[in-house]
Amino acid sequence: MGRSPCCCHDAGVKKGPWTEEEDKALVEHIQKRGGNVGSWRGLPKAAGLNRCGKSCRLRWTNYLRSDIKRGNFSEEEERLIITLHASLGNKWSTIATHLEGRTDNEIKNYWNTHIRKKLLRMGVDPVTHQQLPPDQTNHDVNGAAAALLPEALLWAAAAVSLGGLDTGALMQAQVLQQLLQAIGSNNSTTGLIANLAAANTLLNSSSSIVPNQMNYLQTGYLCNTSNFAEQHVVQQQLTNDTSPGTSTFAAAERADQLCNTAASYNVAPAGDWPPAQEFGGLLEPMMELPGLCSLEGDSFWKDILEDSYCL
DNA sequence: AATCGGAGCAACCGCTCGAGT
DNA sequence: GACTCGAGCGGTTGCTCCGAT
Repeated sequence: MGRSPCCCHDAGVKKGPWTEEEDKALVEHIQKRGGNVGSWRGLPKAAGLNRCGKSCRLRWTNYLRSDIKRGNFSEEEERLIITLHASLGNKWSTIATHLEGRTDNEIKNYWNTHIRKKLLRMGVDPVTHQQLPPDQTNHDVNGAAAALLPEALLWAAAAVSLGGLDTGALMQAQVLQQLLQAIGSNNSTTGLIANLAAANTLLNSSSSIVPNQMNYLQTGYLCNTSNFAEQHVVQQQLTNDTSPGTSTFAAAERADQLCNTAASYNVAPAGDWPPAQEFGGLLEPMMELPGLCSLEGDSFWKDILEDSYCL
């Protein structure tokens, strides 16, 4: 013989928002038992509540428990959720076990109302964490993002330059050129994506010789990596490879800021971008970096940058 | 001041899985 | 082994709040 049916379908069982009295009765009952709930099914009767056991469990686990953290999600928590979601999918309860004081329901709501939209704005599929195809990407024109990207690239280039040009310089230049062509291109979005894809291919084929700083272009720039969740890992790698106070770090950090800001905007098709700032004007603040010689003195870099910029 | 629409969130619904009979 | 139920989980709904018009 099986068990008796659940109370959830009983007529007269109260539904809807909980009152203060009900909350109090539930908390007092559970505290009286030393936090040991026992059977949720039998709880409502024992606690004097006209509620379904299921409803009581939900109210307790999602709202009344003392260890629940309140308030906004921190950046760190948001990052963790994205990373975990990339590997676990919609396993909200499993994700919740990695965030102290957060419930699965809260994380699920936060994902659906904040993170999901944010990823879509950035052209990232929130389900697969892959870059969305061009025709599904949000193409709202946003001049601010366009204005930031060239400068971000130059700062990133400065970081690369300061990190050393001994090996893979040619490869770096090619990648950079692809990226700058992507930005400067007056073609359709398809052209932009094609250029970025070419840059990606170069990066992927040259991981052994291109310095970590070069990954930077890939990680922050337009969120063009195949997996969004991996980006912060590489960014941290970059941060670990440099120290605060060094010129490389300063350049990389500036590029980071700009890329992050740009990535938070909707990226417009290249044809809609406003005229770019003068190359010289962008280059000027980088000349202040101690130890930077390549961008200024090395015509190799300067030529590439200028040529690409004029495309 | 009133109305409308969107965002955020608490709560419900329905399904799955494991355990009891 | 078959059946039934409880607990837990993810998806969805509907209420409330708030800003825009």
